[in-house]
Amino acid sequence: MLKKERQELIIHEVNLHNKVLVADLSAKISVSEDTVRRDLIELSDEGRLVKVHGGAISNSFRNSYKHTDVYSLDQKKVIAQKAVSVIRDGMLVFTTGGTTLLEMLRILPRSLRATFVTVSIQGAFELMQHPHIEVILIGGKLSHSSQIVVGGEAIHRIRKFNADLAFLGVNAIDTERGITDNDYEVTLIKQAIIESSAQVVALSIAEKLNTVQKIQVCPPEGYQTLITELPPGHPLLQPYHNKNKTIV
Amino acid sequence: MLKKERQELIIHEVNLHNKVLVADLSAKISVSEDTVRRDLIELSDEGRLVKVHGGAISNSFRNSYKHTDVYSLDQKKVIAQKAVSVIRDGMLVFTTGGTTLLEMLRILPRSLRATFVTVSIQGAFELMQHPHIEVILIGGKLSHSSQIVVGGEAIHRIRKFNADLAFLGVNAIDTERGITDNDYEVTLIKQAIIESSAQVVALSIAEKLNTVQKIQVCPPEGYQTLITELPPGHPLLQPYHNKNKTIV
DNA sequence: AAAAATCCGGCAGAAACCTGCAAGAATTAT
DNA sequence: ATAATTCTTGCAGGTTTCTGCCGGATTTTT
Repeated sequence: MLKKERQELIIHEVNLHNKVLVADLSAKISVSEDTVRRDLIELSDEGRLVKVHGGAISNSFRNSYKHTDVYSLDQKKVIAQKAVSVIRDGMLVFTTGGTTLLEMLRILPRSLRATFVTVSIQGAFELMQHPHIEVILIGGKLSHSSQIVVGGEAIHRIRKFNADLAFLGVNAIDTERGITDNDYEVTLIKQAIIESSAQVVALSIAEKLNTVQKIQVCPPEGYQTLITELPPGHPLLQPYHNKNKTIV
Repeated sequence: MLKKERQELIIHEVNLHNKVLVADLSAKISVSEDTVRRDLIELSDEGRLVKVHGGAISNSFRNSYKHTDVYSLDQKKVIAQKAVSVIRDGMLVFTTGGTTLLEMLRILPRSLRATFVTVSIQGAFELMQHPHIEVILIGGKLSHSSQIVVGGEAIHRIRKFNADLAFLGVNAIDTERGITDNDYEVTLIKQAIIESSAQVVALSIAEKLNTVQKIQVCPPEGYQTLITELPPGHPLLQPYHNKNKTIV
C-alpha cells in the first residue's frame, strides 16, 4: 500500500469516527505503530487532524468554538490574567458563567492540573480544551436567559462539593449590599457555590463596582477576594480594602 | 510499444484502479522501472496524475475523499432532516453526542416544544438556541475524548428518566453485532440511555453500516428505528428490514 | 509511587529514486 | 541513401525515502 493511500485512509477513518487509536490503525492496515505514528505526525503538520497521545482526533471535532465579540474585552483579559494567578495545581475550583469567566478559562495555562466544577456549558467547553483539567459538569435544567444550569437538583449537587476556590462572575457589587444579581435562579446557584467553597473570588469590571441589582447573592462578607482590571491601589477600591478584602 | 501508447495505458490503469505501482507497470508492459518512472514524471508534469513515492495515484483520488468529506456533511443533513420528522411536540427526548446529532439539533424547527435530555455540551449549546425547548443536562465528569458526560453519576441520573425517544449517534452498526463503539465509558452511557427510552432511533451514515467496533453498545434488537441518508428501499438496508427495524 | 502505555530519536536494511552515460531507434538534413 | 542529430531506453552507481525495531524518556494510569 502506498504511503499516500495509507494516509488518506487514516484521514477518512478519523473523519468517520472522530477519533482513532494508533494501535487500531496499525492493526487495520497492517503496518507498524511507528509508521502510523509518523503518518499522524505528518498529517498533523498538514493540519488535517489533531494528534493526541495514543491516536488522533478529527479537527472538525475540536474547532467549533467561535470567539464572539465581548463587551470591554481588554479589561476582561486583565481580570482573567489576575484570576489565573490565584489558581494552584491540584485545586478543586468552582466557576459560574459570564463572559469574564469564559475569558479566564480560555487563557488558563496548558500545564495547569486541577479539577473544575462548573454550571456553564460554554465554560465547560472552554475547559475541555485543556488536556490536564478534569471537568465536572453540574447537571440540571438549563436556563435560556443565563446559559447556565439552574434548579434544585443542581443546587443539591453543588452542595456535595467542598471546593478550594470559587470564581464568581458578578453582575453588581457594592460595599454595603454585597453581590447582587437580577435573575433569581442564578442567585440561588451562586449562593450554593459560595457556601461550598473555602475561598470566594469575585470578578468584576470596574464599571460594576458600587452598583446594585434587585436580588442579593451574598452580603459584603460573603466573599474574600476581589479582582478588577484596576491596579489594587486604585482609589475606587479603597472601600473594599477597608472591608478587609484581598484585592488583586 | 510506442512511448505515447505506453503512457495512455498507464493513464488508463490509473483511472481504473485509482493507483499504480511502478513495479507493477514495469512488469505489465515489460519496460524497465526507470522508464515507467520517467513516464510517470512526464504525466505528472502534464497534470494527468499525481506521482508519489512508489507509484502514482489518480487525480480524483485525493479529490474523491475530499469529496466525501463535504458530501458526508450533506449526508448528515439528510439524516438530520429525517430524524426531525420523528419528533412530536411534548416528547421527552434523549440525545447523545456525535456530529450527526449536532447537525440535527441545529435544524430543529423553531416551533418545536419538547424536552431534551443530553450528555453532550455541544448538543446542549445547540439546543439552547431554540426558545421553546427545555434542555436538561446530565451532570458528571466530562470525557475529553468523546466530549460528553460520562461516569456512574451520569448513568444514575439517566436512569431516572423515562424518555419517549432516544437518538443514538452510532459509531458502527451491524445486523449481527448490533451497535458497537470503541470507548467503554461511552458505551455505558449509551446503554443507560437505551434502557431509559421507549423508542431508540439509531442515526448512521451508510458508510458505518455493517461495520463493527470493539465494544457492544446494544444487540441488534436493542434499537427499533434506523435512519441513514439512503432511501428506505435501498438494498443495503434490506437486512435491517428483515430484522423488523423501522427504516426512515 | 509504581507500572504500563506511548513517544521519540537513531539505526539499518530494503526499496525507490535520481543522474549520467551509452547504445540503439527514430527523425531530420544533406 | 547516408550522415548527423535527436529521442528513447536500460543500466550502473550513489542518494534519498520508507519502514520496522530498539532503548531510553515521557506521559498516563492504577
